[in-house]
Amino acid sequence: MDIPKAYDPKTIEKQWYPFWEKRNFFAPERQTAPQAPIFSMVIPPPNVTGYLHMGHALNHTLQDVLARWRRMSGDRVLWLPGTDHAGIATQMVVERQLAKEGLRRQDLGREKFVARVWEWKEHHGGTIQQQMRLLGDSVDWSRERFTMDEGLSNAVREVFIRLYDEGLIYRGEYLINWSPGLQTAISDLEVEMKPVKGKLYHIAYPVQSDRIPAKVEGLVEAYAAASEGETRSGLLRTAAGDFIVVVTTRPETMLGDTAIAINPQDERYRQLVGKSAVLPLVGRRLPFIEDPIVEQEFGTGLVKVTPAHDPNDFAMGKRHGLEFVTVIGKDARMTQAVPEKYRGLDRYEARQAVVADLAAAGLLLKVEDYTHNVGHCQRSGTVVEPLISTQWFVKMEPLARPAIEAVRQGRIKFIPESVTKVYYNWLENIQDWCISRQLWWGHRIPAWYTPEGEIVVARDEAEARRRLAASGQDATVELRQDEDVLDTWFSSQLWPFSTLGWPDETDDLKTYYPTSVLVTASDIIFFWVARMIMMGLKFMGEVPFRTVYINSLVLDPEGQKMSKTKGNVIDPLEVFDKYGTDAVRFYLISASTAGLSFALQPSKLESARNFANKIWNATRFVLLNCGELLEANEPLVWETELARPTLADRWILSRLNRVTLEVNEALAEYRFHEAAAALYHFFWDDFCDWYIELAKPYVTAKTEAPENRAVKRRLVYVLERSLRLLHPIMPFITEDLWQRLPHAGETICLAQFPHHEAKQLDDRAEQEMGAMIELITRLRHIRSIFNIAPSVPLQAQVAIDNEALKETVIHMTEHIKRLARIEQLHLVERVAHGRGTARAVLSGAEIAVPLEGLIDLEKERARLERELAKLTSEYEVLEQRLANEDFANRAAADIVAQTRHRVSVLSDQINKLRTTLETL
RNA sequence: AGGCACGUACAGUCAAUGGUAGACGGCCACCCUUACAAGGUGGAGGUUGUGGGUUCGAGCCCCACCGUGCCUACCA
Repeated sequence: MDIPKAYDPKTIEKQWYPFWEKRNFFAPERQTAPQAPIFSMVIPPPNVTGYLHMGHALNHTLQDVLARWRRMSGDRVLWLPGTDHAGIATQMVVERQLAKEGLRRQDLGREKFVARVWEWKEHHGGTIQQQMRLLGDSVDWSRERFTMDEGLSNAVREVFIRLYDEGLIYRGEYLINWSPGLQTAISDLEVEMKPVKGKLYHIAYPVQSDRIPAKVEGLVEAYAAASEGETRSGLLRTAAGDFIVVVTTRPETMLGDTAIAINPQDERYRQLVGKSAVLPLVGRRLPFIEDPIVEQEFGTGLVKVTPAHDPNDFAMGKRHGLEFVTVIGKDARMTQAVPEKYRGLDRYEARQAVVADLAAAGLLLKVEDYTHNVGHCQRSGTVVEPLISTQWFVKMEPLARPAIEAVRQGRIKFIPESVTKVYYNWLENIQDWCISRQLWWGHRIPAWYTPEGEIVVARDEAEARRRLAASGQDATVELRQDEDVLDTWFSSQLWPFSTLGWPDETDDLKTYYPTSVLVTASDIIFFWVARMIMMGLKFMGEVPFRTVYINSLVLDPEGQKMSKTKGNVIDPLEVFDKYGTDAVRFYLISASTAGLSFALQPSKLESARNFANKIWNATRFVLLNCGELLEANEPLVWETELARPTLADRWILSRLNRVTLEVNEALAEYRFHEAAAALYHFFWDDFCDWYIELAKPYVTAKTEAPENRAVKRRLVYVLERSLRLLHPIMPFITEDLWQRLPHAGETICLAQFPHHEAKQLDDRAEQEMGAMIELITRLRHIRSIFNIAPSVPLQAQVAIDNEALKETVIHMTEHIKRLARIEQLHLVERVAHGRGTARAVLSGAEIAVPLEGLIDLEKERARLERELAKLTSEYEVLEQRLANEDFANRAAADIVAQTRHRVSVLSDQINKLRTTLETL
């Protein structure tokens, strides 16, 4: 048989993906049974600029396991791949490329720049797709989509127009998050709050004063005095007049203050209502307003209100009809609205200048260290500037309501369930979504403006004109399209149906929507999952998926989150290279639990690799020894004709069926790691360590006896089924080995996934085999304990009460002798009690191994006493439990029976051990 | 600040429908036994963060506390 001695993942992993892809095994049309259930998934589209990272590797492996498992189980499986145009990320990549040529995107102009991005995409945009092939993703490449495809772009325009016509999309001037780094508005979700060490500045504003002196003396001391004791107050009465003290982390924004707010309940400042303060450095009059949002306990309970640069202040500004003075521009520099000396200063320079001037004027009363959360732009890292700007928004509340309802009704299930609460919490407090971006790469907003500034939303300019005409207006005017593009997530949220052809009612859409399950990471639950649910319900009238499985976060070996800035990112391709892709897949599946993070662990990767090696070598053993069987390519059925199945045969068949049941159940409930663990132990412990070992004498025998042939056929049968069970997790190695075995069909990908047969589950065989394993293990133990070399021949006596068990031992004598390395096995009524005899008491059997001269009596006594102590303590616990009337009355009957049985076994063992010790 | 997780053997990584706590790695001892030293055999090691409660019975359910993560949030 031609099978390389060493398992080399690289060579076998290279050849199979092209084979699968060329023959189109992953197209759902491969499944021709008309009644086949549908199983569909859409891949979370990676950024077109992206590289496969560890998170993808896990996310894709989970999906691939499901896809392969369902496909083999007979479902018509569609797993649809694709990529996201990733507006900002992609634009930045190309801009960086331009920068190397000394160009900015503005130098090219919009049209040329966008063409350049497309060009980049054609040449460099396919990286992740190639990496997905390396990982083994069984996606249908013929249906690959891109969020800027013609079809998907069409869907985007359609959705925009429908939402606009319904009033769910609107344009308006509001306080938005501005990224000075990217020069665009961003959504709330794209703002990352990070603690920043800053200062808390206490600043005095004069109250109702006509003129502010150049320098006020003594305020600092007055404030220090006022800050003490019970009567803390931010109202200072001095010879120079009354002052109030406000507290801020951003003194530069004071230039845009237009009011001072106090809590209506705050008795300290009642007297101020109706009066006004004067803004230092500027001179503007600031009315005192009352607003419950002000917390009395914080600072002085007096809040400077900057409606144009703070979300709360903006809201107060709206409530109280305040003036909105924009003092910081989109370039993060001070605007013309501030006193001349500050104009054009960067916001942080302005802060220094303002602080210095306030100090000089005697109005800076106190500066404290203060760590607070500051919004950062997720992409560029710059500090976000809240400012007022005209943007497009989606009104979310009406869309959120049905999305909450759908989950409440159980039409969508989250795994783990705990994310449901997070989901509700976000949707119940949802804010409108700013969707316009001042970028060039993306879906351009389908809105046109007439010279009068009227908005016409339409699919294209021609339709815009028709719409104008329809409303009785001049359709020949010059129309200017909105310059902005949409947030990338606007198109991704349509992914589950836009990829299937929507708004056309295609066959794919009818067949595969809603999808079966979405596997994704927790960081995009709001960005993506929630919005897909809203859009699916809105435009398809049905949820986009039945189940959402949140996969783990993969941490570095130290348990730290991987990040580029930390430099601890592990490239999955390097890990594939080191351990083999199948091993990495197996590892990821066994290590991950829904919703929880785990640290990448080299030792476990190694053990996964060893497992793959084990599979390889077990197959190698079978191939080397069952060659003639393979050439005959006989059908693989469980052999019962040639020879009656032995205990070992019945046992392995039972184990195989049990693990089949476990794997199917575990996968159906998304308990991936349990499926992996069950397979690992079955294959290694049961099949390799016991069944193959037991089969060796038959398989390596020179004679062509029927029982030899039978065992070989059973070996191949179990192995072939095992490979099928393992295939979804380890696709490459299983395909490679399966092709070498007798098999039906072109590929293991389309071979049937085993299902268990209840009648082949054989509890008795498993119990009896368990007893054999115990017996052999205990005999080996004795040799090991007394440090006896394997070359020294040993005799053993076995005494068994149970007749059936005795039969089994007789039957398996030769196996026991070989596996326990015993020369002679004597079945006796009572085992010898000689002084030089090692003894062991099993459940239901007693063994003795004469070890004249080899045994250390004291050591043996100590060992047996330890054993006795262990058994006795267990016995006592269980005895006590049985003695408890409540236990007998209330516990389940089978538990009580089980306990009784265990107690009787224990008591028997204990008695025998005592005897043994006495006779020692 | 609120919400959600997690805390189990060696400072390692993680399992265990409420019914006598396991795996992997590491460690110790012995073996190159004709598929595999990426292997085989045997072994040591845990009062499951702390304190209560529910239960015949709790690692698992409830409460509080301590510790660690993650998410959300308008504390100037």
